[in-house]
Amino acid sequence: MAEIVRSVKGTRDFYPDVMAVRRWMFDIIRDVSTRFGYQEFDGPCLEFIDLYAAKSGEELVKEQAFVFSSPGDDMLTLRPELTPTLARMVAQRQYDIPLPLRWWSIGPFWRYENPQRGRTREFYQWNIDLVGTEAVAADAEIVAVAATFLKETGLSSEQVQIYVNNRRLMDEALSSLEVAKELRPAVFKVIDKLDKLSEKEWRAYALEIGLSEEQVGGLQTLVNAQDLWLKSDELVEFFELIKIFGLEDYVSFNPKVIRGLDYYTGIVFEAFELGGESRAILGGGRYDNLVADVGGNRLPGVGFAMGDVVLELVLQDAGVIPEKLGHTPQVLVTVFDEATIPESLKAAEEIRNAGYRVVVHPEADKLGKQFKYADKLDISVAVILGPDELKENLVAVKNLKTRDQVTIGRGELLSQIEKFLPSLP
RNA sequence: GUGCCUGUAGCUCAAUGGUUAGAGCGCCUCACUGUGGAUGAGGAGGUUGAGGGUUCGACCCCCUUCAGGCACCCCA
Repeated sequence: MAEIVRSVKGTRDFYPDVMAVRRWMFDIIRDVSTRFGYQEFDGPCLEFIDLYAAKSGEELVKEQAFVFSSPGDDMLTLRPELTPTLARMVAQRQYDIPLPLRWWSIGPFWRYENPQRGRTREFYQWNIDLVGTEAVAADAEIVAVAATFLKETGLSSEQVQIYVNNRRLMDEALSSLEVAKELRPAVFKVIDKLDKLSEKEWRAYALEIGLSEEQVGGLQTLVNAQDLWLKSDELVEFFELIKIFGLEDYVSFNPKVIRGLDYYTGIVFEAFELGGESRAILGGGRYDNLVADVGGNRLPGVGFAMGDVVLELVLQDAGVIPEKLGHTPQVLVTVFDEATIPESLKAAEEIRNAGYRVVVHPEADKLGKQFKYADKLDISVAVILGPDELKENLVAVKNLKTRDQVTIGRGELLSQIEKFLPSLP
């Protein structure tokens, strides 16, 4: 065998069984998004690097984006995230698009990371946004979309939880601790680190960025204040609404959730798996200045993003991915010999027109071989049209799962297949 | 971008520095010229990730490189 050119580091090959899982996940995403009235959109995978220079974090562009110069010497990048593209698209048509807009998208993104489990260089990301309103109802709706999605994958509220916080609330709390404004981004980082460090390490880290002993103590109290949300009118209203959605099991307040990105201004949330490795599945929040940052007028919005890689791992560990996925063929029409090929093709077409997934064996191999092939493809029904059957205008239909085989009149082919395959999955 | 661990058949793994690198599963053929998951017999499949070095001799030791995993970083 000649040497096979290897695949690019951090990319994945989607063989049919893997592709079927992706298809299944994406179908739920599409279903939930559109049922909430969101419209699908997409942008280009290639963008000028300038689009990301404006915002979206230095690190993301400088160290994690695939940047290259085109033959025409433009500095291009493979999109590392969608939000700037969304902001541009909205800004370009600000006065034509009915607001608030509800848009969703799923597509490939690239980041130059060190690949490991749950992290690749090429991944798919679901983005969904509600732009043009500051209403708390919008925050609640977006979180409801996320919760509904998780629920419909089969994950229970014991397996996954969406933790919600509010940056305005945290800002106020930090004010009462007399934390200087310049220090806040660093403090948010400290909060973010809480679960990753030991208490001792965490205290040292907090002191290191310039907090006093007193402030560290206050911060510690703060991040454990499970009732803190009662001080935020927004969050009180938010949780009222989540209850109306009937999703309160999936959503809870958590003062430790803060999010790394700078552009969040209000509510922030992250979905975590509870058991196992407590990985972050999706994350988002309210951003009120994003469109303004790319040169449009101020437009408030709320949304989230979810990567496919971690999601799939979580779903796999939770055991909620259905066994039978994909559209493997249901019926194999065998081919007895050269002379009967037309009859087999005719029968296949008939079954196909009835809505079943049908394959015809490409050559007149021994029947045993053809059956074996059907087994490997997990095909349930085989149709046999040999000289004996054809002579009497009959057809043999075999249920490969139960080993039942019947020989019937040629005209009863479809009704017999329907008996063996009662439902069309 | 940094550090650590691991790369042997399609898969899971064996093989003190010493003949021709083995096993299970899987795959192909046959027993089975009109019937598949069992059984038996046979067969194919390897530049031991790649390249270099040490050695009389390397899957084994050393260096480089590639890939995967783990941690950091960051995040989806």
